Amino acid sequence: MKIATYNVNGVNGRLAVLLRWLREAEPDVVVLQELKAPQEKFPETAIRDLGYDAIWHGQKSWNGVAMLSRVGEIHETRRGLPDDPDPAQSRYIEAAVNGILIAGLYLPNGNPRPGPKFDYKLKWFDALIAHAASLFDSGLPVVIAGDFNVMPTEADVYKPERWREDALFAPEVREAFFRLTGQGWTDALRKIHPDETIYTFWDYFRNAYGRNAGLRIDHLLLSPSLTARLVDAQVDRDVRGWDKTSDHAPVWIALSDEKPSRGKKR
DNA sequence: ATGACTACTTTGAGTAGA
Repeated sequence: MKIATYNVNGVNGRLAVLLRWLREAEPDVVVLQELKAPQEKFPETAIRDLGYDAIWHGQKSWNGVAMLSRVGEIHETRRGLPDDPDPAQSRYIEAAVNGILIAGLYLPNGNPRPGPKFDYKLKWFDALIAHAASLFDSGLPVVIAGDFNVMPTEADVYKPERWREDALFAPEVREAFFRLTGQGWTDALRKIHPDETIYTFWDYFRNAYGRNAGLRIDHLLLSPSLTARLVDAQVDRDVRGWDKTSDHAPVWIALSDEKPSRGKKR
C-alpha cells in the first residue's frame, strides 16, 4: 500500500500536474495540502475519473486539505483539530481507509517570527501534539502526514545558518516536532534514508531546484505497527521539475500487507 | 536587509507562501 502527501499549491492551478502525477505514481491514498480553493471548487470529477474517492476541507484563497483513495471507502473521522486555535483555517482532515487511520495536515508557516503568526503556529502545534497523543494511545495503525513547515534537523536544510531565526527552523518549532515524535512516532523518510540529503521543497526563487537548495518539511509519521510494515519511502523529486509545478514534491511510503493474525481469516 | 517567483483575488496591486 502506497500512501503519499503532496502540497499541491493550488489544486486547480496545478491540476494538470496533480493528475499526471497520480497517473504515473499510482498512489493508493494521498493527502493534499494548500488546495487554495473553496469547498465547491474542488476538482472532484477529474480526480474521480482517475479512480479516486475524495474528501476535502476547502477554504477560499488559502490552505485547504484533502484525502484521496483508490483502495476503498474513506471513513472521515474529523476535520479540524480538537481545540483548533482558528477553525476558519482548513488545515486538518482525518479518516480511516483500508484499515489505517490517516491524518492529513497543513501546519501554519509561522513567519514572520516573532509575531502573531508564529504564536499561532506554536498553538496549532500544541493542539496537534495533544490530539496525536490520543491517536497514538489508541493503538491503531496511524499515519500523520502533511506539510509540517518544519525542518527537524540541520540535515534537512540546504543552508542551516541562514534559517536559524526562521519560523520553519526556529528552536521552538523543532522542539515541538521532537515533542511530537517523542510520543513514539517514526519519521518514515528519515528511517529509510538515515544519512541522505533529501528535500521535499525547493522555492521558486533563484533556481533553487536546479541548485538543490531545498528543505525537508513534508513528513509522514508512523505509529509502531505501521513502522513494522514500512518497506520504502521516497520523494518524487522529478515532479518539482515539471512545468507549472508546485514548489513541493510528493513524498510517499510503501507499506507491506498486514500480516494475517492468528485465528483471523483473510 | 531585500528580493527573487507564483497563486489567489469582486483582476490588480495586495496578501501569502517558505
